[in-house]
Amino acid sequence: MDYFFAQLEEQRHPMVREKIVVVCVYSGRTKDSGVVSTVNYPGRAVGIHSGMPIMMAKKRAPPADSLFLPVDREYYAQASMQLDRIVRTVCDRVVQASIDEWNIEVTDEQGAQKAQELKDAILKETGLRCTLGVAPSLLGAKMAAAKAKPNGLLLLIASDERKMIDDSDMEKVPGIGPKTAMALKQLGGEKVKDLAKIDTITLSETFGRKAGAWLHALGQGEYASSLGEEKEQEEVSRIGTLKEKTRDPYIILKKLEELEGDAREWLLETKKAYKTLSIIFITDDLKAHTKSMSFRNPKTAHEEIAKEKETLVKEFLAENPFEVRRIGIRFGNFMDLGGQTTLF
DNA sequence: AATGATACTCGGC
DNA sequence: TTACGGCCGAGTATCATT
Repeated sequence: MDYFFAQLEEQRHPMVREKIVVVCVYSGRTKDSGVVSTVNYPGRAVGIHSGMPIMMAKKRAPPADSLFLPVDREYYAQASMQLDRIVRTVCDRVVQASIDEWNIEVTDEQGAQKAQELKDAILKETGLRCTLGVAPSLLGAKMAAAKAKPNGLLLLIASDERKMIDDSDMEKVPGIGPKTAMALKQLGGEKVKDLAKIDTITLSETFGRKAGAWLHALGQGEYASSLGEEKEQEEVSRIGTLKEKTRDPYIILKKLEELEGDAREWLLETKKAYKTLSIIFITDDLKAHTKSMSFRNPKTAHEEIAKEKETLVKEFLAENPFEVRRIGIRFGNFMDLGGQTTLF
């Protein structure tokens, strides 16, 4: 979907079509502290982008022509579910990749027609615009879509797919972010085609076995063709920002309580028991730290974990000198409870 | 030595 | 001048068990 959250907000506030719409994650620390989640194209034109501090975005947006709105995840999730139904009505082999992305497998002959059909169905039924990429590989399709944005449709045959990928900057490759791109640059890997000049051993040593092998294959023009299977969620976490930085375990545990309640609801709804509890600390220098513990027997959403939380928080504070800015809780290592109530 | 579990970091989006 | 969220999975080092 094109600038999904902001597009949905444009739809809810029809007067703002040509205005800058900035969907923000307000942290509550101070009035405008937080970051930009999504911005529409007029906003991008003035240099606003995801992850930018809200204050910085406000400096770039003329107040009369812009609308700053808080994220409404529930609403976006509802829209996502509606889109998922449409996608699955039109196509058979579908894997939802995120709240606003779907990976779809079609036969060679179907590609062009299905893509247009889907784009039309989505516009007709939801009024939303999206971009589709169609290519022999999933990687090629994703990059084609990125290129054709917004409101586009790009079809590539194998030779054009190869050319596009080879000539792409490393950072344009899905899965390669600024950190990896920077490290590759050091090795002379600015574009995908440069990867062929980097020794596969060097790639593995620098990026690890798996990523190294993947990068090597990428340089050889080998792109995974299969879509894979839809995977179950493996963890759930809730993280929030403290009003002020602190080292007071009471304040930290208090905030954790609220976050835990929310994460617990998810466990309840999905009927999951978990074996691993983690506490996430983001310190004043914006670095993340975790402390976790696992239980021999899985715990349900109902079970008390006050003692365990306290232990982890106090351990962290004892081991680290930093002040805590944000705090989070994470449940993982799930065991499915299904319809089961008791064992006997 | 092999295998599996755990704790934690990285970093993409 | 600075400003700064909330997720998730991948990967890996290390520990425990056999």
